[in-house]
Amino acid sequence: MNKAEKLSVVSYRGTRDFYPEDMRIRSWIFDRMKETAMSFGYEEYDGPMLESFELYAAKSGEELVNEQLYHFFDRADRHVAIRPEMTPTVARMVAARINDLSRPIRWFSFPNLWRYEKPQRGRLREHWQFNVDILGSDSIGADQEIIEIAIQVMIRLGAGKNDFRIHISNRRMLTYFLHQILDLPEGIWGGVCRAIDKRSKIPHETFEEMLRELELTSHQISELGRYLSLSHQNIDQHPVSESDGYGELRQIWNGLSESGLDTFCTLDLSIVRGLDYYTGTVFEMYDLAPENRRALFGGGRYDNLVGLFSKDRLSGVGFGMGDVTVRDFLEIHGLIPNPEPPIQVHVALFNEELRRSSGAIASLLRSAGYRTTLQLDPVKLAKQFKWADSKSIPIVILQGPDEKKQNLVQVKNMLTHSQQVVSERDLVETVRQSLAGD
RNA sequence: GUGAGUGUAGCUCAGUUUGGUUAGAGCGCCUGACUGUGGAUCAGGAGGUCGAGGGUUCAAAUCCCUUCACUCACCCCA
Repeated sequence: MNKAEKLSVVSYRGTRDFYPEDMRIRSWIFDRMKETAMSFGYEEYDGPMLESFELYAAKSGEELVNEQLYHFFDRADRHVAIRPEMTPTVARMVAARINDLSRPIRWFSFPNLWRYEKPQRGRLREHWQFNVDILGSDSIGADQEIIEIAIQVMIRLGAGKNDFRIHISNRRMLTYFLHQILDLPEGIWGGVCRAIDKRSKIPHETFEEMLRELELTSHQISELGRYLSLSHQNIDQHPVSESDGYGELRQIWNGLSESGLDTFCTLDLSIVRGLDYYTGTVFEMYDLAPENRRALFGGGRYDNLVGLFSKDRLSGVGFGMGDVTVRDFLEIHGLIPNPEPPIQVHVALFNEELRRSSGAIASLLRSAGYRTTLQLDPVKLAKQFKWADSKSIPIVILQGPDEKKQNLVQVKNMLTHSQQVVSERDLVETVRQSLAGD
């Protein structure tokens, strides 16, 4: 194989290599998420990365299936898809045990998901998504709990109330408004929703133009504008406050106020979410940093999640948080912590004769709970210390022939440059103190 | 899928407008000064078919075409 034929070292388009320095950030983020979900009593699950093509063809959006789904035929000619989202898998898993699972079902997962997209900021072909769902409860308390978890995750990641905001609305209320108040035919609701969804990104004239094309009167357009700008202070006076959807929204808002979480939230009636299956509460989290004004994640309540597989009806509410957008968020806000050094102690090796003794020291430190490496080759000490320094190892242990004769060891603190000679017996305690900064 | 920008050493980049001898800098890496000790200093060194392919030319990192990748904005979402 000549030089031109060597394989490329570049990872597949839209995917990432997680080198150790990336992996520990990812693990740090996932650990915070997991802690939060578990603190609310949620249980972790996972499913296969491959599902039957039909699972997505049935209910995921047309665009997703036709243009973004990775799919192929296996050796037995089964039509297989790589999961682009987790919801159908949860639905399938729940449906398979629908009579066996006590409700509500509180589950979370960290699936990697694939979509054939053109990669850009915040959007790749493979990403990991923190999925949290509560299934089998029609209680509005479930909606509130899910939003609370989303907020608590952000707090646990170090975000404050000036860093992000959760925009909340309700699909049922919007439907009531379009149907009962504006008296619009059902056929154009979808079009109106799309216009609403785009409103913040397009000029006001374009927004009105879209609505006129849907044959809304100028009165209806101005009423819609008024509706969209309602806040939790003045919504009570609006006729939409008589709807069931409003009742749900008000209940959630009150609940969030009681737990002091309303400072992280805002009522935003322009939130509709792109997905069709949402029926009640919908919400999106926005970054407040001016350079990153975008929705980081969203969720909501969907009815009849398991209807595809079962006669039973089961509703749920949940959200998905992408690791790409979350990491962007953390970087912008300076919230990624300096990681703990992966190695705490390095045991130097003076020469071959001392290998057994130095190895024993390393074993001793490991059983005391310290992440310890042992020098493999007795190269000159300058190199050994230099390596330890390049790995940010705070402590280096050295036992040369002189120390060995008296059962002593050198303990060097690389951060303070101080070094002390202690007996082998006192080694573990000395390391403990040195790491604690005493 | 549409549009724009960028590809030169491991990293950050200069050089491209006005083609011209062996393609540069800083940082990093390796070796030594320093044969029982890392961040400093000094002296050396390795590392590049200038993203790839083709064309124009006596001559291409530089001009032209194609292609790939990355970045950003649309679309859509996470």
